[in-house]
Formats: sequence, structure tokens, C-alpha cells
Amino acid sequence: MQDGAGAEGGMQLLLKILADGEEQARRLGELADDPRSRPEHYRGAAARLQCTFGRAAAAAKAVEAASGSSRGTDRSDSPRSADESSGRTAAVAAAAAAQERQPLCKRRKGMPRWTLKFRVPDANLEGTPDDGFSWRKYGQKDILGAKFPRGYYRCTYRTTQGCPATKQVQRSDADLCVFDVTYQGEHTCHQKQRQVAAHGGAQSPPPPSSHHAEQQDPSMQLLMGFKDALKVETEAPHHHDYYDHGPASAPAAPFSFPSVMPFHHHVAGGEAPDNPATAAFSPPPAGSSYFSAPPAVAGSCYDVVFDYDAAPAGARARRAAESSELGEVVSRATGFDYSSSLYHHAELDPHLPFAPFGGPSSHHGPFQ
DNA sequence: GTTATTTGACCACG
DNA sequence: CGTGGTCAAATAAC
Repeated sequence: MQDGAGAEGGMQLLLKILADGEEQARRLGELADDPRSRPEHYRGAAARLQCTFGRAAAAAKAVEAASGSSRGTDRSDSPRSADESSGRTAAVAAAAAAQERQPLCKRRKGMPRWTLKFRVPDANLEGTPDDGFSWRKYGQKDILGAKFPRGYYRCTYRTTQGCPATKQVQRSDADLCVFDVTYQGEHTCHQKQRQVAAHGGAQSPPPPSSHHAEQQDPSMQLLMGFKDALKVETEAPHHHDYYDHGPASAPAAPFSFPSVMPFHHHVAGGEAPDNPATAAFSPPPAGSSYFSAPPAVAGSCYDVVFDYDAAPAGARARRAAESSELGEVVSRATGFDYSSSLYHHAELDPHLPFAPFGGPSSHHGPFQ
């Protein structure tokens, strides 16, 4: 019973989150229309969107788990992760567990992490794609099985402003024009602060918490971000055209989610951990949970793909291959010549404001 | 002079 | 013990 209720409440929450995502996507579209938009703007918006989807995914997962457990037909042929197929009560448990899980007090774990796939048409394949931020390279490592070394970067303002953002850049083995850029940690430095403050009305009631608060509470930060990205305009969902060099017509059709939530589709054709990203980035057969927005203004688009899987690199790939992978999303951006795919490995659910699951007072839209 | 990159060593995790 | 991520000294670039 509780499960059922949890599922319903979860579904509502899910819908709510999806609505947020829609708005964020719209906003991203709006950015595209604004010639003043910069890569960082897109990135920021994409990041927010990504977070939203991460939440949505988690919510969906929870809902599924809830309904699944009440059904009684769990486990057996579900190749999913064992921990989740064991039919938990619901998201509440998962969320709680996630929040409680923090024995890793050593390294930088627990920070939001996502991967963007930058595809460089044929121009910028010289070096790392510019995402609008200043990075300082602090290392390079040859990765097993990878043809090219992986570059480690951290925010230039790490020492001066204590910005925790880091990224890892790696060229795809197969496609030289594809870069896997894994970001970790949000920028707290001022370089990105001007992310998206372009809006009429009471735009930017100054992001009050933009430096310290976020470091302590990622979820808080995320919520703030949501609030920040409320108005938007989107385009019609397309298929898997990850990059459309469309004319500058940024029409705009309401962004609506197809049949997305429960995406269970196997993607990789096997265990080719070489490039999990490639799998998601490559042409999804028909009917995959992939949809990107078409033609942007100038040519590039952001294909955002969420992959919630807490596992790092290797395991992640395998998981993506074996179990259901969620691919999803997106939107386009303009101004640059690369398209990218954004992956999201919700480090589990470090930021899952799921508390009010199954409760009536769930998530009242405090986004403002 | 400064600041960024390179590069091997070190260390943590699985 | 292998792999991946970071540090830090040396080097290069500005």
C-alpha cells in the first residue's frame, strides 16, 4: 500500500520535475535566440537541465521500484543492478540511503558529475573545445584502452576563489572530432556567475547564494539553479539528429516529452566499454529515448544525454551496456560549432530532494 | 618577472 | 597490484 501511494506521489513529483525540465529547456532555447549567449550560458543551462533530468530519472526509478515491488514481480530477469531490483520500499529509502551514504570522506566523491560530449565538426579539433571557462591543466594520463591520453583540468580560479570545478578531457578513440569532457563540481568562481541573467522583469534578484552555500549543499544549489532557469522556450523534439546545422530560424515548438520516462532500451551491442559515450552518442536505432532539438540558430546543439549510474568509467560503461540506459534529451545551443552530448552520472542521488515522497506536501514549487 | 603546461612520481581505490 | 587521479618540480610560454 505504501508502495502504491509512494508510486503515485512519486509520479506527481516526477511530473513536476519534468515540468521544470521543460521550462529549463525552453530557457535554453531562448539562449539560442540571444546572440549574446555564450558557451558558458549553454553549459550552465544544460547543467541545470541535466540536474533536473537526473532528478527525474531518479524519480522515475523510484516510481518504478515502488510499483514493481508492490506488484511482486521483481528480480529474476531484470538485469538491472541488484541493489535496485530487490524491490525497495520506494524512493524514500533510496534517497535516504543515498544521503546517508558518505563514508567516502577522502577524495572528491559525491560531487555532481556529468559528461559532455563535444563533437567538433571539423574545425576545432585542434584542442579541447572551449566551454567558456578558464581551465588549468594539472595532469595527463594514459588511459588503458584509450588511444589518447586523458587531460585533467581544474578551474583556473581554484586557488584564488576556491572553485572546485574540474574536468577531464579525452578524445574519443574512434572519432577524433569527439571529445569526452567529464565535469565534476560546479563552478563557484565568478567567471561563470553571469551565466544567465538575461531576462526582463525582475531578472536576477542576485543569486544570493553563489559561493559558499552551494559547496555545502549541492541540492540547495540545484534548487537555486532551477529557480534561476524558469522561463524558457524550446523547440520541437526531434529524433536523434545530434547535430543540426540548421538555419537561424529558431522556430520553437513546445517541448514536450514523448514517451520518455520509462526508457528501457539496451544500447550497446555488447560489452564495448571502450566508449560508453559513443554508444549513446551514436545513432540510436529507432525509438530510442533520444531526442534532440533541431536546428538551432547557428549551428551547434547540445545533445544532452543523461546516464544515471553511479559507477565510474569502466563499470559505468558496462552498466550502460547491460542494463537499461537512459538516454535522453535535449536541446540545442548556438554560437559554436560543436555539438555535444551530455551524460549524467548522478552520483547516485547526492542531491535528491525526495524527502516528501508519498507525502501530500511534496515539493510545493518553492522555486521562487 | 609572472603564469601555464609538461611530466614523472605519488597515492587512493578496486 | 593495476589503474586512474592528483601533486609538484621542472620547463615553457607570456
